[in-house]
Amino acid sequence: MSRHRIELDCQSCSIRNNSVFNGLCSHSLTAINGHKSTNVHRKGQILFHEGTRPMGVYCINKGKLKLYKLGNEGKEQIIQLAKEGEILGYRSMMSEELYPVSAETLEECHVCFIPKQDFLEMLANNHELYAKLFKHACHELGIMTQNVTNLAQKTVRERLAITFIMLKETYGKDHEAGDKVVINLTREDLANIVGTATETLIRLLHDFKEDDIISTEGRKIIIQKENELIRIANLS
Amino acid sequence: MSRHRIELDCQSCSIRNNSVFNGLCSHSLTAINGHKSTNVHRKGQILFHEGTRPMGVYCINKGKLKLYKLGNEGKEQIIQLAKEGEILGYRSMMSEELYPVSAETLEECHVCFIPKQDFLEMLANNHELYAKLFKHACHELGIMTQNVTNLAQKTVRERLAITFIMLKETYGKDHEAGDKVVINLTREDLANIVGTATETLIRLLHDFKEDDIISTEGRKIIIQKENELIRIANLS
DNA sequence: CGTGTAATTGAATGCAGTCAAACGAAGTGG
DNA sequence: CCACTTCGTTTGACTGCATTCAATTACACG
Repeated sequence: MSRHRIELDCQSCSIRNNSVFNGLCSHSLTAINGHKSTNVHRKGQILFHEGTRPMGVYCINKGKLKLYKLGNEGKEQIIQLAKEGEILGYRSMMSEELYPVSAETLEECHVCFIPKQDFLEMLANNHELYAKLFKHACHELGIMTQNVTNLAQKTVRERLAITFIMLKETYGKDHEAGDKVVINLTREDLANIVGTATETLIRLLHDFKEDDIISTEGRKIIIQKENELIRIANLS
Repeated sequence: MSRHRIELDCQSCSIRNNSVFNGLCSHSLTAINGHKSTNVHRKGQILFHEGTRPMGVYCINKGKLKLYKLGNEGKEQIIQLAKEGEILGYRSMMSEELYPVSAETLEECHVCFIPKQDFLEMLANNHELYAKLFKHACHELGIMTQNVTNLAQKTVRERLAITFIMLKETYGKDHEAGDKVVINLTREDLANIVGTATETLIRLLHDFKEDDIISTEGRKIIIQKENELIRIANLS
């Protein structure tokens, strides 16, 4: 079977301390805990599809995902990467729209699902959580603003450097020591974050390796000279 | 003087019916009305600068503005156009961050300013307004997602067609009959919406005119064949 | 441990950016 | 009212970054 149930307890969930659910009152915790269900998703599975109606929110307990939108020729534009501690799907629920993106696991993921009605009830009883989500959405808008400007004005080379810096900051520190980016991204995924063709991305990787800015071990990428990346990124 | 005061009354403000303040209780209205100040801003004035701290929110009573972020070489990337009825500046206030963009008037504008403290108090007493703003922010995120995908995957030609369609839908219907886009945008502004060089934009305008898809009267642009634009836009 | 997917390299093309120059429009001050 | 200035628009020529197509090699994963 490609997906099965496990049991997780919100009260003792260690991930929760790094999430928007941090500091949630025990009353709300009990409420979620009673209504949520937890699933193990194997690599490559879709949590939700672009264009479908939100049925609830997803809380990532373990694993990483990509959120992408499909362009004309079926090319994925990766809008965001998500990891343990993040809540997915609440924005479309709040704006009462269809999902603008699809969410797909990049590795095995443990994900709790909270049905829409239960989540909304919890929100109604917990203004602090409501405010946190609002704040988070507004923060995301600032990031998207930067992304738009980068895509419109920066070269692919600059955007790749920016992507590496982002990947290291957000995904480099968790699992292993050093500056390895251990996230399981194919070259194509990487290209779809940067917003370029796979071949172009590979050529740039080659350039960066020649200059000893990065090195690679199969699919893994190790950042050797972050200050060089920062220089290439040409941040304003 | 480049800026002067006028008097407007929230209760009788006709713009309010098209805004997020629609349906606001008279108690809240009185509260805003007592704390707001209204200014006339001439064309080209800056309401707020990227990188500065939000001091309150701006409610557009009349006129149009551009919200832009500066890229490396000082090139503006226009993130959003705003017109009468829109509220600006609340997102950075909610996320407690510096403005990610600057807001500049494209023509003479009448703008009400509500100080941060007063606006927050009103929000605290009016959950419906709070919810509306949250919903609006989430909606904007979906739009930004589409923008990112377009910038990453579509050609300049396609993006220009999309921009025209957007301009017509959002700004074409208000002032004059027909499909004129009467918004006061320079060629450079238009290029900074599309995300291209001014010269490239001008060449594409020329192409579109040759094919009778648009015509121009000085700075004004008249859409002649919207279905052709839709075809060129190649929407998925 | 095979097999299909992913990664890589080469070659050719073209879209779009940059630089430069000329022209037009709008506003300013003498 | 006109000369002057400035800003915006347009066109031309050139360059190069990035895409696309094609073919081969490597490796991830069942």
